[in-house]
Amino acid sequence: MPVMNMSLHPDTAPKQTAAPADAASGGTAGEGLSERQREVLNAVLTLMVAEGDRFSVAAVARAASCSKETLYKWFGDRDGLLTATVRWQASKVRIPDLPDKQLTHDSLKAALTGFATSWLTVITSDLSIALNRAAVSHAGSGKSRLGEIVLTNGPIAMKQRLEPLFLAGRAAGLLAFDDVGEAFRAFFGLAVADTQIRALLGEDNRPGAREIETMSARAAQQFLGLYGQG
Amino acid sequence: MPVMNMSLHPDTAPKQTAAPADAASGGTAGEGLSERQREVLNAVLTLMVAEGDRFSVAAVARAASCSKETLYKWFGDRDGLLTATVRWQASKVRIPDLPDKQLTHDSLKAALTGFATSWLTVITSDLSIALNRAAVSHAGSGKSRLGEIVLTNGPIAMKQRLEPLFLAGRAAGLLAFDDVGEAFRAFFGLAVADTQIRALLGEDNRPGAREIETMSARAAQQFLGLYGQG
DNA sequence: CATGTACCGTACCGTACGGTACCCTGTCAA
DNA sequence: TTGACAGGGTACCGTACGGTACGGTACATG
Repeated sequence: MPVMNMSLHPDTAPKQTAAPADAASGGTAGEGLSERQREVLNAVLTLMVAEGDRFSVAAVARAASCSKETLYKWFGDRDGLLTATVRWQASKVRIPDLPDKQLTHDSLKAALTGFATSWLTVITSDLSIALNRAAVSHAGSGKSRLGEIVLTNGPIAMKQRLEPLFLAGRAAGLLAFDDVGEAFRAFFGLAVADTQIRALLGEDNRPGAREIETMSARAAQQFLGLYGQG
Repeated sequence: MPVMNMSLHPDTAPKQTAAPADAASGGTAGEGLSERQREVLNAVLTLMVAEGDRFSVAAVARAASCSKETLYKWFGDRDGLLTATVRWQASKVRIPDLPDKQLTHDSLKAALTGFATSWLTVITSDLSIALNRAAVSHAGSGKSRLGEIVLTNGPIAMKQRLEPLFLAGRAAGLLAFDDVGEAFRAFFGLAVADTQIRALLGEDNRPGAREIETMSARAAQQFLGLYGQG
């Protein structure tokens, strides 16, 4: 029978060689993972990039040089392994902090550009694409919370990070909007546009760093054109 | 050994009760499909909505009241069946034609709003989500052209349909842009924003017809704010 | 009526894979 | 030295499923 709890098994706390790193990530993520376990999850990530979520547990064991039995002991079942991997990777994604000092038009624009660049860089990476594909695949099947996890650490996290910036911009008289969610949607759309869905559908010519920079600057510019003040 | 040709087997041309319907769809789609075959593909669509692409060929045979042997005879293998289904559904999607008469600001805005509404309605439907999920899932694995098909009939088709409208708008002095692709990206982003990726990741509260109307009108308004002239 | 064809239903085969059991080695503590 | 234990390696089991074979039926055509 499958285990009851999701995420990581609480009753198996191995070596604990490294201290629990990132704590404030937005979700319970890589807290109780030993070094060895992180190696395993790294192997899973590599496999996912290489062949999506169509890897066998045996392949993971082979790639990570550990036994299947250990994998099942640590992660419960295949889905737990997948979930732990996605959680862990999601906890590693970092979005640039916004400057705490008083906003100016230029610093706001720079912050928006930086956000967009960071975001576009992430979502066009092989790793993110592989994870999003897996999450999308599993989102249909009730079981498995992959979609929820990626959603939380993806668009929702971006929204939560951006809203303070928008509110600060409005407070500083630089932006004008009624609904902050509407403003977020506009910025998200201008920045991402069809980039992500095309990448997910397998289009090969993804934007490079140079194009991402251009697209981000344009998105920030256009957003300010729509919601800018003065 | 598996059959050589993709798509539909050319050597099996059954009943052919109905005349080959839609011809100018943008891709070779539902030409040589008999009524019975369309019934089968309908069953596949229903199954895909219900359980993604995790259906067995036996389940298709059961749902369509036909034999597995016939399925393999018609479609070669499971992937051929899936591909034929996606092609067929894609060929059914219709995007509203744009008015041929002289554009005005209002008719342009209405056309843009109509486009956005049509598009948002499609991509938030259960069927489209199921198909996009399947295409995204298979896009990673080299094999299977599902991603390509959905891409062609999705964003790319939308782009090809919109560009004439944009060019007409520019010719009429209503729009100003240098790169029509850039203008498309902006409109796509403003219209779709995070709606599709959230739906694909399993978020349940998708926009209804009312919200779609609102979002579409706003997208058109904002697009005109960015690229409008006069 | 005889023959061929298209198709349904189902039994069957091979394989891949999730999950479990068992054995063995290295480590560490008493 | 000895025993407990974590964990690697591997054989094994059950099942699900892709794909094939075959028998039976309806129908069309000579």
